[in-house]
Amino acid sequence: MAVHVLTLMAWADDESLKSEQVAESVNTNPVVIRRMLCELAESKLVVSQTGSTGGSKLARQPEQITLLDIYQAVESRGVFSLHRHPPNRHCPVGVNIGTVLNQVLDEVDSAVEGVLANITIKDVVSRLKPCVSTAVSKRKPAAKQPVLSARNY
Amino acid sequence: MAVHVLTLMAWADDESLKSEQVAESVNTNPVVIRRMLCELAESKLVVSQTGSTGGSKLARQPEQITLLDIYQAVESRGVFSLHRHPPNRHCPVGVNIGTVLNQVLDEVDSAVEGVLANITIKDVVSRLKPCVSTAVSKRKPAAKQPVLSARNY
DNA sequence: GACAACTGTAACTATATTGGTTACAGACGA
DNA sequence: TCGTCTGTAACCAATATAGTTACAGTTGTC
Repeated sequence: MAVHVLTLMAWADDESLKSEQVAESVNTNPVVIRRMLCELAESKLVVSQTGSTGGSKLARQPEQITLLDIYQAVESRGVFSLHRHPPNRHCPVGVNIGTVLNQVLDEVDSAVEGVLANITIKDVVSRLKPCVSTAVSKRKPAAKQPVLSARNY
Repeated sequence: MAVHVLTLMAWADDESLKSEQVAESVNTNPVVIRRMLCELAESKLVVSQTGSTGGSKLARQPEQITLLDIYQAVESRGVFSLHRHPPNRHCPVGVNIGTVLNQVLDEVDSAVEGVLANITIKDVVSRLKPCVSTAVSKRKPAAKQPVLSARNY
């Protein structure tokens, strides 16, 4: 969802978007979007403005925002985690398996981060464009649509 | 938990373990263990036997079981997933973001699988041994403990 | 200055997933 | 045939995430 949101904002260039517009594209509630935007703003990926002409837009160029930035902004845990309750401390395996598994989890997390660090929002937009031109309109093949006006929905 | 279970069995060599013994090391309920063992048995990683002298043990040598085998046996999904409800089909971003994100998720999953495929249960046991010898006993530095007898608990 | 349209945020509800528990049928060795 | 296991169903509990309602605070506009 977070990648979707930032992709929308890149698509909208420097125009700022309201949480309700974003929510319509993501197909969820505006509050869910605003919650996420707060997290993204804390990580300096978007800037938001309150008030009647408020809204949010990217804080940096799309090529300067990686999926790793987004992942770290909205996810607090790695992809795997250990037993929810600690194993038996009186078993030689149980007492030490966590140490070994944490090494493995670190390796996994590094691999994931390596992939995400090499993909930017600009890349996502680039990969999106061919889909859009074939999927949406044969009438205006090269024209960017007014993506987010409320009339579209 | 699954890695813990198979590590225990590797530690126990060819001795077959009862679900209750395993549950004690993992610190959970024997039924949770049996459920997991059924999944592992379907993937031919363990063999179990019913009856009064029953129990489970590894179906292959520890060096022939990778963490990827285990992951695929017990996890049905990749590490990330898409929006729980599909985005707006009338938005050019919403309608196609899933396609692009699925490519990314495939890249991430491949990276994770690459890491897991290169670690075997034997590796885990090897990494465990130094911990055990320092952590458990200075009396019997090189001796493997009777890990799983009920008396240990 | 009053109003309308936003964001930020709290509090609550809904849903899904996972783990834990109880119970019991069936397998199997002694 | 009895005791001790596994396999499995059914249910409960805990957790995490998404969705909802409500409202205070901000800001441009008239």
